[in-house]
Amino acid sequence: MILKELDKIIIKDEFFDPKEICTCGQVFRYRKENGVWYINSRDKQAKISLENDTYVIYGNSDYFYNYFDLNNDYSSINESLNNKPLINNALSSLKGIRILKQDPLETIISFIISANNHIPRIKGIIERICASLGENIDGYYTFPTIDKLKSADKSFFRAIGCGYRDEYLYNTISLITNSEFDINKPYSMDTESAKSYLMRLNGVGPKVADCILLFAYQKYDVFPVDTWIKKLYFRLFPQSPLNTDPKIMRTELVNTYGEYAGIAQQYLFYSIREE
DNA sequence: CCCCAGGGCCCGT
DNA sequence: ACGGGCCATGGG
Repeated sequence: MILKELDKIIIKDEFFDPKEICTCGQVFRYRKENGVWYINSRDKQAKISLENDTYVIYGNSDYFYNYFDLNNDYSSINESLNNKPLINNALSSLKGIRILKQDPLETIISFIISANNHIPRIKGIIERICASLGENIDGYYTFPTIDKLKSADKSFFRAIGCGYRDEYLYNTISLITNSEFDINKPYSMDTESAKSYLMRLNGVGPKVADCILLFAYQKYDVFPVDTWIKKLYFRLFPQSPLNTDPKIMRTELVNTYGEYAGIAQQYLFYSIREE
């Protein structure tokens, strides 16, 4: 049961769990406080509390109905993945994962920062970007607009702890603000074209591009391969322990898990990190 | 102290 | 096209 009202959404559905949605690695601006989940996107915040066995999402209900992809039928996606290898346990214990429809700019910036980095540190860096360049609304900071990001120079990103990614962010923001890159274009492109298009951005390689395609542009036929997924790969294909090429892994994993490979990847990423 | 993290860039072959 | 070295940072 999913009920959209004026200023809240009421959900009693096994395919929705704020903890799994927040902590499966797709998003970094969230926190849990006194049993309530807060998740931020752009300039908005959703507050999710459990009331009498029912989740209630407070916030802009039009925005968050779309953001949480509540129109999508995850029971049928779950079912279509059920006959795939190594995923059954994850599918039964992690039903509540959904792929968020995140803002492209925020996703691009966040996943450039994610490269070769730890999740807690990624969260901290993004928080500091918002605290410095975002706006304070009712006790939380918004994600900065592209104009605000443009006003920051390279040394700003270095100073808040981005490390060597300072240049990537600066160059990427320049490309977007110079209109050399249309941030809405990947929506209407096929997955492969959108991927090469995204990789024109400094700091966006194959893995980061896959994350952006999946988390911002609803391209589900991808499979972000990071250090965790490599462990999974060697369980799936123990006969080829010598293959360490991420490109080949990616292709085989997409072929194995099919049109919803990216969603399968999230179930698997979550479960393998829990071990 | 070393190792590692949701990797990508740059430079040689 | 490919492989290897390098890159800041902080937590374990």
